Amino acid sequence: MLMIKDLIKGAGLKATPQRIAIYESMRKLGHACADMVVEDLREKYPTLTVATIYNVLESFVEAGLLVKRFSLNHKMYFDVNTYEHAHCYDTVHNHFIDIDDPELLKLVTDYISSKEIEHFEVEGIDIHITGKQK
Amino acid sequence: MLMIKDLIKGAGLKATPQRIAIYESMRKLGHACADMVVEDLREKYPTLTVATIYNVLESFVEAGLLVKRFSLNHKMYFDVNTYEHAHCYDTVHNHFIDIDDPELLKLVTDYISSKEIEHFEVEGIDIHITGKQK
DNA sequence: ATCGTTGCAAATGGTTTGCAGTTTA
DNA sequence: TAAACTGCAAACCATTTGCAACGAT
Repeated sequence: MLMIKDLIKGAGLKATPQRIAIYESMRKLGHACADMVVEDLREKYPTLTVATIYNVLESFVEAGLLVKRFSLNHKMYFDVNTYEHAHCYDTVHNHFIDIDDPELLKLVTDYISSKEIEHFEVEGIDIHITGKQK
Repeated sequence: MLMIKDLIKGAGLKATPQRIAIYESMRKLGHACADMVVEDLREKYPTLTVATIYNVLESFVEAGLLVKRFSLNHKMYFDVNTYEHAHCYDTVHNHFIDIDDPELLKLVTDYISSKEIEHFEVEGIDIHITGKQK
């Protein structure tokens, strides 16, 4: 059984109750921005402010526990799934959906590496499908 | 010979000197955010402010003359190339490079449409390769 | 002449920072 | 106990808005 406390400590961070709660919240939400986490934890931690949430989320990103994603509504989203994967982005609800399709990723990665883009060192490939959920 | 004035009028907008200058600037810059345009036009139009630049760029987007792109440095970028194409994004200089490769686009589009993502109506596919220019 | 546009300043909203007090390891 | 963390308020910065003066058609 996975202990979130140990996950956080293993990343070199102190496992405060707030951090544990924020990580649990992210697990539940999947993709979320700071205010969604504040909202989600308001009852349990009424003193938690956006400032702290941002600090914690950022430290999680640095520790490799989360990944940042840019959304079209001017907010920074965080993703609990840190492995490379594609996304659908619902432009109506500003909501991400994971596409766990290694084949798609491989298709693009292979194509890119076969082409060898001039004067550019590839670090990551981001496939972002915009549309509407129905 | 293409007249920028006519391009703007053709889009249903008044061809003011500022708009012509802003569009010319975008042509030169390729991908730019508001403050880059202000900077580029400071000498010729010292009274041009970011507010106007934003208004003009936004009206160009609505008119289909430009397209928005989200960058990793919290700024909105605008792209003069309105057709669908992939991008490299230099994470060091926050700079976009076009990848004009219809084959890559087709590869992904075909794959996506063959898979038929559940409960999702695809509107656009955005391929964003992050890395460093060398 | 009319309606859209510019310019300026002030407002907005997401994100960051400074710092005092608190907690984890 | 030391170093890291939280909470609060204030700062920051990209973007937007309101409105009076102005200019393109």
